[in-house]
Amino acid sequence: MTTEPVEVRHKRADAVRNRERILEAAEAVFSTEGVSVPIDRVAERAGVGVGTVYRHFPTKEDLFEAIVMTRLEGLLALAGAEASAEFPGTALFSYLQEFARQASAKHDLFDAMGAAGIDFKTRCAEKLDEMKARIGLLLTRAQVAGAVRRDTSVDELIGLVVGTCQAAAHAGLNDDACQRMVGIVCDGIRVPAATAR
Amino acid sequence: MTTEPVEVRHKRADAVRNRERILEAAEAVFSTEGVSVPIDRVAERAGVGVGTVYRHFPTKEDLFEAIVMTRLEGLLALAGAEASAEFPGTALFSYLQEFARQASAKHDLFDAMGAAGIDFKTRCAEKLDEMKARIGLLLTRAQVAGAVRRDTSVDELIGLVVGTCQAAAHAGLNDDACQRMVGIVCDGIRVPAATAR
DNA sequence: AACTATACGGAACGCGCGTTCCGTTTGTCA
DNA sequence: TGACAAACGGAACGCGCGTTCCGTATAGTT
Repeated sequence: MTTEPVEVRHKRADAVRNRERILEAAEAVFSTEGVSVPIDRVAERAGVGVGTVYRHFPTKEDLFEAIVMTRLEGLLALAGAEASAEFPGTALFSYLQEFARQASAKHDLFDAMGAAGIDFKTRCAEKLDEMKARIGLLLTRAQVAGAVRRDTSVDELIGLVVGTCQAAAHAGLNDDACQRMVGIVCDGIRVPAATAR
Repeated sequence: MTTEPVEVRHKRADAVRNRERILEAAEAVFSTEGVSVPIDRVAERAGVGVGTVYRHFPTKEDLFEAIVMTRLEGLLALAGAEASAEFPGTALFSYLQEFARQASAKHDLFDAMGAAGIDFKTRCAEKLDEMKARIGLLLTRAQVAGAVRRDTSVDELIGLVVGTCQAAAHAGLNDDACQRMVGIVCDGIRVPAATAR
């Protein structure tokens, strides 16, 4: 074992500051405009030249990844928490609602979920798969509890929710409408005379 | 009344033939790849140069419009037919299913329904509004008949269905899955203990 | 067959955007 | 304060795609 070669290179103060600014700018811009926004916009908002953005993040994809990853982490943690909730049915439903809430606030999120034509999916693939697995767990638990129909797959469920949020965002519907729409999806997968929760 | 000044200009035979070929090619290419496909692809498939495409359709938007309009007509006619069906509930549901079926076969259709970043919406706006009105009628009838919840708006319903189809297409789900997903949406808007049809 | 309006093909242009390059500025350390 | 590596800014490049331009081919007419 050797001593770690960390911190062997001092980062210049302005470099550190700029990196932070770029991340903040990207977060803000991607949220409202989605991933398709030109890098120049991020640079402008950060008060920095494009060159600087590219020194910190060699590729647009890298920058996008940095932003989306943290969002996925949050959603992942929440899914983990819901997995041990008392009522599997309500756990799934409230998770989907929260998912929708976040996705409509952060446009980049559903760009990440597969809609953006960008092939960065490879990069986040791992997180995305993990995500799918956790939602699958919530779904299965809800099915076992008899709260949700058994003829529904995770892929379909995710498609339903993500597609709904995107359509809502694109049609300019407000967040309430989006929530109601996801509510409809939830009702659709419910077992008809469900007494179980 | 004057006699119509039609046919005063002879179209050359090859021009007529090419126009037809371009329309066929566009129909095929837009169906499978959506509107974002380069014009060159349409030209290539039609066995024609790009210049020729542009002489017949001054703008990509014009070509797109030509294709989508006829599709919308079909859907519009169907909506009209369903409006006088015996059971308003099943009329709405089967219409939505048919809509989904067509949309997943023809990618351009939901590009038209608002998702494509393209601002050609102005051109088809009239047809689109008419469409919305007719679906609204189906919805209202179903609600009056007690088959569908009253707290659902046309915009939300359309968003749900269109979003679902897009997500399904993007996720590579097959048509059956898409139908099932739309079925879930239909179940979601149904009134719980609906005996009415 | 000759002639001409019409139509054709595809090279070329403009623009937006991701990415790179390089001359200039600046933080850090002695 | 002087020197130098590190970082910066933004002009420039490459590429894809919509659109235009113009020299060439051809259908229709005489």
